[in-house]
Amino acid sequence: MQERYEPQAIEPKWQDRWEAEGLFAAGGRGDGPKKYVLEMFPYPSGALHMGHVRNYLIGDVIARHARMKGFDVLHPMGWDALGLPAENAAIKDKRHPAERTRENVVSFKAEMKRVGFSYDWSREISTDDPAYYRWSQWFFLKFREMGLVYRRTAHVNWCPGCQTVIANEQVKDGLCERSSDPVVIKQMAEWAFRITRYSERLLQNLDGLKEWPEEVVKKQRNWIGKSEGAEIDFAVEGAGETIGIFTTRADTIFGCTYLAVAPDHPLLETIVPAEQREAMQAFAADQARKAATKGRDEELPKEGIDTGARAIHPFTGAALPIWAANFVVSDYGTGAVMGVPAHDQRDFEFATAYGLPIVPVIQPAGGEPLQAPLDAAFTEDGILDAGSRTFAGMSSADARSVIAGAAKSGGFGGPAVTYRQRDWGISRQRYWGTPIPIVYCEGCDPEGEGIPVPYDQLPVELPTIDVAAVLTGRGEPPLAKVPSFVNTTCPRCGGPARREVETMDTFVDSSWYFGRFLDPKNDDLPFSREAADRWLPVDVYVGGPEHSTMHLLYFRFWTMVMEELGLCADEEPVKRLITQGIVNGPDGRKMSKRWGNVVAPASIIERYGADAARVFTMFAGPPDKDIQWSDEQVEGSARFLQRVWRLAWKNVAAAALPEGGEAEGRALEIRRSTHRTLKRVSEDIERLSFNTAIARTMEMVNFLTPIEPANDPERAAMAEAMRLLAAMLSPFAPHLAEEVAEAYGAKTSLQAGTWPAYDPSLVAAQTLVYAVQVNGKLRGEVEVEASAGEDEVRAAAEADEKVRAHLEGKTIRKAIFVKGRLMNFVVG
RNA sequence: GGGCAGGUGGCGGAACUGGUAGACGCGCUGGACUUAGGAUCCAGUGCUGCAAAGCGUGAGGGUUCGACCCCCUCCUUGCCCACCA
Repeated sequence: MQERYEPQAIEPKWQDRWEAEGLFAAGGRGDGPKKYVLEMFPYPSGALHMGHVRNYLIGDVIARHARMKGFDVLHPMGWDALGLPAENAAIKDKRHPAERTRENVVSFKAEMKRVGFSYDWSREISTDDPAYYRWSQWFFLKFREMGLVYRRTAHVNWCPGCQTVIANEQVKDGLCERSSDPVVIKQMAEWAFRITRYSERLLQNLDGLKEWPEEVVKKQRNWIGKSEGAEIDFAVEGAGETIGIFTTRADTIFGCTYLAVAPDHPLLETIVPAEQREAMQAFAADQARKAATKGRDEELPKEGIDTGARAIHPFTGAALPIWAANFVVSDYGTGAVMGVPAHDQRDFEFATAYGLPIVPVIQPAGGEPLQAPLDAAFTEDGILDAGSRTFAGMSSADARSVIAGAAKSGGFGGPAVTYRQRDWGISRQRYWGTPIPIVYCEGCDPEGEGIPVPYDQLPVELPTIDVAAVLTGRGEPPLAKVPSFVNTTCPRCGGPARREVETMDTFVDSSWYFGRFLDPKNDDLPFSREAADRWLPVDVYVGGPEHSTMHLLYFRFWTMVMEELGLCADEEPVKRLITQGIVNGPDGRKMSKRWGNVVAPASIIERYGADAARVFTMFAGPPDKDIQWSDEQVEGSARFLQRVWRLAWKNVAAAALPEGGEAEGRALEIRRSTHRTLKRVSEDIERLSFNTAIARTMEMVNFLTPIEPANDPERAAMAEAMRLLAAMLSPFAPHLAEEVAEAYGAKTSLQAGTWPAYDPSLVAAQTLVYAVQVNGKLRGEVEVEASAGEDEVRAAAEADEKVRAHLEGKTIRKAIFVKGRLMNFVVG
C-alpha cells in the first residue's frame, strides 16, 4: 500500500491477479451450497454504457458477496449476438455482421474487465456460434415433435424498416420497437410456437414466484389475459354452419340484436350470400388498409357492413343480422361477438351508428328501471328482466353460469376460457439469425409442411455471404439469395430440395442460454442433466423490466418444455428476479445518443477509477429504481474512497499488532462501531439495499476519521476496523478493498476469504434513547439502561423537564410503552 | 379506456414489520490548516420564529395513543397494455 490512492494503478493489478488465480471459476467448492447469479446477457454493441454497468454491477455485488459467504458461485457472461441491430449495421457499412460482432465482443469484454466484474469467462458463449445455435435448432425439432411448432398463415406485424416480421411484443404504439417505423399488418405464412398451450401453467405458476417483483408478475398475468366466460354457437340460417361467439356476459344474451364478426373472419367466405360477396370483400380490404395505417392511439370509428346472412338466436329463435365490423378482432376469442347494445358500450355505439335495435334486458338492482331510449349502455351487473324469459329475476352473476350451462346442455356452447396471449411467431426474414432447420421437397412433401433436418445434420450453418449482394435490406429474405444455402437434398427422399430461408426470432436464442452456461462445451445435449441438477434454477436474475412480457415469458415457457424433455428438474427458470431501474443522464432524461447525455464508463474509470464508478452506481439508489447520473455524486463517491484510503494508510502500522484482547474505553467504542456497522451492512446486502449498506460504511468512516489511536488496544481496534471495512466494501469497491486487506495482512484475495461475522456482544447496546411523546407529539428524549423496563422508562420520562411541562396540570389517562422505542403519555 | 409504479429538504435518497421523518451523499454557510485551495479537517444546514413554540412526507378526509406507511376521494408524473367481447 502506498500513501496516494491511485485507482489507475491498483485496479489493473487486482484484475490481473483475480484472473491469474482463477477466483471466479465456478464449480470449485465441491458439493457446497451453490448460487447461480445471472444478468441478462447483452447484444455486444460497440461500447458499454452506464445501463449495462448498473445491470452487471448488481449481479456482481451479489456474486462477490455470495462467494465470500462460501457459496459455489456461477456468474457467467455471454453474448446475444444474433439479431437485427447487427444486421442493420452490416447493411449500413457493408461488413459482415460476424466480423463486427467479434470486434465488439473484444472491446465489450475489455471494458467489462476494467469495471472489475467477476465473471467466469471459461463459460463464455455467443449465440452466433454454430456450436450454440445448433441447440436452438435441436430444440426447434424437439418442439416440433412435441406438436409445439406449426406453420400458420397469420396476420403478422411487418416492419417496413426492418424488412421483417416482428412479434406483438415488439410493437410499441403501432411502431416497431427497434426502428420506430410504423408497423403494417400483413398476411404471411410463418412458423409459430404453441406457447398458448402453456398459458394456464404460465399463469398458475406465477403464484409460486414469490421472489419476483410484483410488477412483473402482474404484467405477465395481464399479458396472458385469462378471461372466463361462455362460448355460444349461433346457427347460420340456411347455411348449415354455426358461428361461435365468446362472451363474458352471457347474462345479457337476450339483449343480443345482431352478431358482429371480424372483417376477415374465415366463415364469411361460406355464409355471405353471393350478391353481397363483392361488397364484403371490398369492405374487408378497406378495413385492412385502415388498420394498417392507423396511428398509435387512434381508435377507428366503428364501421360495419351487413353481410346479408342471418343467425338464429339459440334461446329465442329470432333471426339476427350478421354484420362484419371493424371493432371485432379476428385473433381473439372466436373472432365474433354477439351485439348487445343495451349492455355493452361498444355494441351500443355500433348499433347507434347503424340503427340496430337496442333492447335492455338487465335492470339495475334496486334502482330505477332503464328508460328507453338509452343514451349509453348499462354495463353493470343487475337483475334480468322479463326479456330474459325463463331466466328473468336472476342476478347477472347467477345468470352467467346458468345460461352457459344451458348452452352446454343444449349442445350450442358452454363455459369457455379465452386468453389474450397469442402463439409466438418466430419466423424472421433476416440473415443474422438461427436458420430454421427445415427443408421443402416438392417430391415427398407437396403440401409444403416442411421436412425436419435430421439431428445428425445439425447445425444448419449460416452461409458465408457477400454482404453487399445479399444484405440489401430489400426484397425476399437474404438467405433466399444464396443458392448454395437454398439448394440441398431432401433428407427423406434424396431428391432436390430447398432450405427454409427464414431465421428464428432471437428471443429463441435467449430463451435457454442460461442452461448453456452450465455446460457450454457439451456436444451431445444443450447441457447435461447433471449440470442442471447442480446449478438450476438460477438463484438471482438481473435485468431490465422491459423484458417482463417478452423474454421473461418466453424463457419460462421454454423451461417448462425443457422440464418435459427431461433436461432439468424445475419448470421455472429463476428463483429471484431483480429488475433494475434506468440510469438517466445528468439532465434527468434517459441516457441516449439522441439527447447527447451519454456518460461512458471508460471516461469515469480513467478519471476516478472503477471503484468510484461502482460505488456511485450502487449508492445512487435502490437497484429497482431509476437513478440519475450526477458528476458531483461521482466525485463524492471518489472522495469517500479517498477517505477510506487515508484512514487505512494512517493506521497501517497497527496492522502488525495482534488482534483481539479486551478492549475498553475508546478502543471498545471503535470495536462497537465496527461490529455494529458489520451487522447492518450484512443485513442490507442480504436485502439488496446496497445504497444503505454503503451509507453505513460511510458513517463508520466518519466516526473513525478524527480518531488518533493513543495506545495499542486502540490501534488494534483500528486495525480490526480496517480489515472488516475492507471486507464490507469489497463487493462494491473490490480493488481498493483488496489493497487495504493486503496491507492489513490478508494472505489471500477477499474473494477466496470469508464474509466476517460480527460479535453479538459488541453489537448489543448498553443504553437506549427513548422518545417521549405527549399525545403523540415528541416532547423529549431519555437515555436509560438497555435493560430498563416500562416503569424505569416512565420514571425517567416523567422526570424530564420538558415532558413535565407538558404534563403539568393534566391527568395521564394512558401510557403507551414500546420497548426500545418510545413512551407516549395520553393526557386529557 | 384499462393495468402498474411513483410523488419525502435546494438536489439524489433514508425511515426494513404503524413508533423520535429527513440516515448517508451532493450542494450551501461558517471556521481551522495554508503562499494558495477546486485538497483536507471541524461545526452547522427541513420551513417559520430572537425565543418559546408552531408547521412539515402531492391535496383533502378517515382509522389510531401514534400514519411517509393502513382505508376512501382527488390531483400529478412515469411506464405498460389497448376496439380483448
